[in-house]
Amino acid sequence: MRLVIARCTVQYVGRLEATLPEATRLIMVKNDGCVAIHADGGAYKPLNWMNAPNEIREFADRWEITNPKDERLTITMLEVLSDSAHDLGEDPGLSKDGVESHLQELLAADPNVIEDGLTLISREYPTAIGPVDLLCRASDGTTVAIEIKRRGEIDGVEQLGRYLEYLRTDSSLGVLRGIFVAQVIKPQARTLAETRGLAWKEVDYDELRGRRVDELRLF
Amino acid sequence: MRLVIARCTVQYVGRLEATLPEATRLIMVKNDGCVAIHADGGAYKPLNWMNAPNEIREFADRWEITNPKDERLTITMLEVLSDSAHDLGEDPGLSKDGVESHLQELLAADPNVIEDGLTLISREYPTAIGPVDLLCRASDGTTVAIEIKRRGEIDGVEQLGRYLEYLRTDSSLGVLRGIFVAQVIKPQARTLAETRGLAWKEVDYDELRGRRVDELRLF
DNA sequence: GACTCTATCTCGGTA
DNA sequence: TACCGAGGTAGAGTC
Repeated sequence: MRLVIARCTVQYVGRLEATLPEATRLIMVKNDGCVAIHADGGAYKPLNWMNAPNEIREFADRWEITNPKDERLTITMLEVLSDSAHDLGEDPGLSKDGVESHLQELLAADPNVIEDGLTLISREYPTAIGPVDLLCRASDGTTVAIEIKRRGEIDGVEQLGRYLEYLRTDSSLGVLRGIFVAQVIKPQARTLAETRGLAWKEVDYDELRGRRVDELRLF
Repeated sequence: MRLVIARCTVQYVGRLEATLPEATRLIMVKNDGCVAIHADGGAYKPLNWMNAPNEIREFADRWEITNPKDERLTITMLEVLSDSAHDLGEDPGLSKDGVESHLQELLAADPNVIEDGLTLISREYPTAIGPVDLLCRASDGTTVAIEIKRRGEIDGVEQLGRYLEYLRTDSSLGVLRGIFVAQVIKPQARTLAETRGLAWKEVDYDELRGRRVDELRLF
């Protein structure tokens, strides 16, 4: 990784056009060739960047970075204050826990949390327009399509609506209902679900995880 | 801005939990207190980060970074290879061109580009479920709701559908139609628009901008 | 390659 | 502050 501190101006031409006036900034060049230009604030997102793959050409007064998609980043160097390189090696990478797939796993293991009496028919039930997160049988005999999100917003409700529209073309599934499930469901999404005739249910991730741990302890 | 190159392990506990095994990485601390941990690849996104505001406490063997939302980043320092600070000053910021608002501006100035005979009634026409990009009168007397996107995808069609659903509750608007406008409209979005009874139209941003420049030259 | 959906999304607007 | 929409979204997974 190469780190350059320089007074510079920057121009990007590609998916849009953007220019940065003269200031002192950090230019980070990673081993894979990607370039990021950082100011001294504003979270982790750089002011400007070029992702790999790209070609970097250094001239006396400027860097020209171009990629195969005809995007171009031009850094005009007015004064280089620092220029250093470091060998970091390969990174073993990040391991995560707590995302949507885990929530789906927990709910598949115990759909009763969503509605009493539900039993799982299928996870990731395939349709032509994408997989339905959970397909269940309810105690009243109806088939229930369930869409799970970490955060419940309007597009998730639309998604569930599309799935039901599609599933209803298959008469073998019988009477169909939909339930929108998330940790938190926004008011707009609730309203849309209700006007679309869909139920919604908020579930607590930590509680689910706790419940699962308890089960493992008991049995 | 402070730049530290160190062999370290990292743990994040907050919106999710994530751990990084031992490796050499760049730790970037910006003036506003935000911290980002970068590997030597993987575009501009850091492996782990904490946005401002937060509190950084340095111990002999580790850094503890906490924020008011009870998120916590722990960096265990195994070996510090480099540690430097640079005064960058305030950044004057980025100026952009070519985004949706500009496209909307150009089309509002000349709706004929979308359909011959259209005249503008309102930009950002307010409804309870959000503003309609453009509301126009057509030469056949109907009212036309227009949704503009830079890239035309399914959710944009759904959005236009919702607006029309809402607008049709207001009988004073007369007969309503919808047109979905974007620089490029994906096949799926076209199909959905057609099955929803909505028209669609691709427009060329560069051409529009050129046309506008020509007009300014002529008049 | 095209299309899908997620994201510790980030960022900017507004009520 | 929370909610909502756009993004040069990026990135991962699937077909």
